[in-house]
Amino acid sequence: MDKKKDLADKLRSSGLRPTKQRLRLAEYLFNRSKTFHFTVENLDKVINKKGSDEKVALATIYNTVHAFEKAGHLKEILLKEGRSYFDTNTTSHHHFYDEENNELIDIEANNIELKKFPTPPKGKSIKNVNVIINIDNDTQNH
Amino acid sequence: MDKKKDLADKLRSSGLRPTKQRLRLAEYLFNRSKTFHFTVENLDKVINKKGSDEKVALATIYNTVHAFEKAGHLKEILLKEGRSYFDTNTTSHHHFYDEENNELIDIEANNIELKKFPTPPKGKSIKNVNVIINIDNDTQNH
DNA sequence: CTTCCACTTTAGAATCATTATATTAATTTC
DNA sequence: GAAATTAATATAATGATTCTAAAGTGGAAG
Repeated sequence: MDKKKDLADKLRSSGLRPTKQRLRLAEYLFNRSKTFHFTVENLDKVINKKGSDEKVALATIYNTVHAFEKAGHLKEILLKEGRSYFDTNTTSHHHFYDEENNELIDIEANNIELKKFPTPPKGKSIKNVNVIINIDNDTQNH
Repeated sequence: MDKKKDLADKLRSSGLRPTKQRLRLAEYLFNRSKTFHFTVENLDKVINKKGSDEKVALATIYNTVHAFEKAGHLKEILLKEGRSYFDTNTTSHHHFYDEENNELIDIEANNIELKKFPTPPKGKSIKNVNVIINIDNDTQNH
């Protein structure tokens, strides 16, 4: 659990002014032990739930999430069309995606190993590898 | 190269009436030896380029592409937010994605091998695996 | 070959997530 | 603390996609 001060430093060292809104979002996103997967809509709901002290504008949530991503504090996941998903786990890793429950489960990078790795085209090199394993309920007919 | 008749049969056996528009799109998409990667916008441009015999409505292109996808004749690829990509290669396979040139290159499924395959959660089984290898220009500084 | 009806196409409106804009407010710098 | 810079906000604009309602078409049945 980072203190407010630590979060502020984290932001400052990323070239981001530690504003009230950014601290609020940073606290929510980064002060947790487990990975958090979310959309901007999700985040907006929890941050601006009824009875919240002060609202954070939706545009600010978008700006902040993108700023955090650019700074390397969040990772974007391509899951389905029309909506961006983000992940507080910024280490190189992969995902199970359970479409049934719309749930993501992290897979540590070292739990997947690519063998017979194909050679990238000439003049190109691999930047990163992205694995999504779609999972389904077991079929009942056996 | 399928004949018109063969394409019509292909559509009929997928429960799709072989209309003029569907045949036109099917001919464009399926009568080719190499994989074709595209967005609806791309397809609209080539189908409705100036001087085309008859225009196909954008909504029809959307409808048709989705119908083809549902029938298993196209595959959707999640590449970047806000736009759907489709692939005429419906076999299980993966991709290099060259962000520089916005280009996709197929990788045959048997050229990638996942070792130390993680176990899916209880009650769930693997539906399909999706690998995207993002590539970049080689760095010039060496 | 004609009729009929479910399915399809179409143009345009509507929607949804996201981004831009213009103004106000808050931070940092001097 | 005042000036200069950056950020937050509400709202409008955007862009891809989907919806809608009306007109058209395919093909089965006669």
